[in-house]
Amino acid sequence: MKPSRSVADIVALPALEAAPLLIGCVLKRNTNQGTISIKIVETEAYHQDDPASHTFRGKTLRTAPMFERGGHLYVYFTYGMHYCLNIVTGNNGIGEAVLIRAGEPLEGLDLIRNNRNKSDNDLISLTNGPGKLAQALGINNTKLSGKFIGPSTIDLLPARSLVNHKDIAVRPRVGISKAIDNPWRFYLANNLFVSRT
DNA sequence: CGACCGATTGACT
DNA sequence: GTCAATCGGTCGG
Repeated sequence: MKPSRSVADIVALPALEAAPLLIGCVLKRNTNQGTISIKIVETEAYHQDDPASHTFRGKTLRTAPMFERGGHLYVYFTYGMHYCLNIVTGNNGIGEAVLIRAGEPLEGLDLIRNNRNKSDNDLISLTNGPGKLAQALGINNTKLSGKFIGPSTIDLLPARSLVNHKDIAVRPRVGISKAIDNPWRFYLANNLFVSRT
């Protein structure tokens, strides 16, 4: 059986290669109240040569974390009200990252509900979009942007079970107006928590 | 400094 | 299905 790659190996890859390999990996956040764990089920790759990327026009104060080496976090604020979480990948000096678009709660459901200000039994809408997933993790500012993955920020753990390459769908990205045909969105086919389009 | 717009979401027809 | 909310980043003048 082919051994699965370590998280360190994955984030060292270019975004386009790392994005599908991050499917199945687990985001973990430790809080005073307890632990939140979410399995990644949808990602998108962004790169400095890509007109849809924040880094296309060069490094700025906001996008500087994307130019750090793989394993840094990039958090940005958009539409005046939402935050989105990225895992930076690749080498120092290259502006690229993987947007975490959706996930499946594994641990800390009550904390997630609280972060999302929801109390009903609708599990899907807790984490089936990039803004929702970030909010579920308790991200309500950009303070984590530029930090490195880890237990004191947001940790990234290997997939708990092997993800079959055949179960990953490859499609054009969502919500962009440039380079709309590039199939750089990856998601776990048939997973209920994938974002609606 | 003003204008435009966005890697979205939730409410509503 | 449509559309408003809401504001920081970025760029042109």
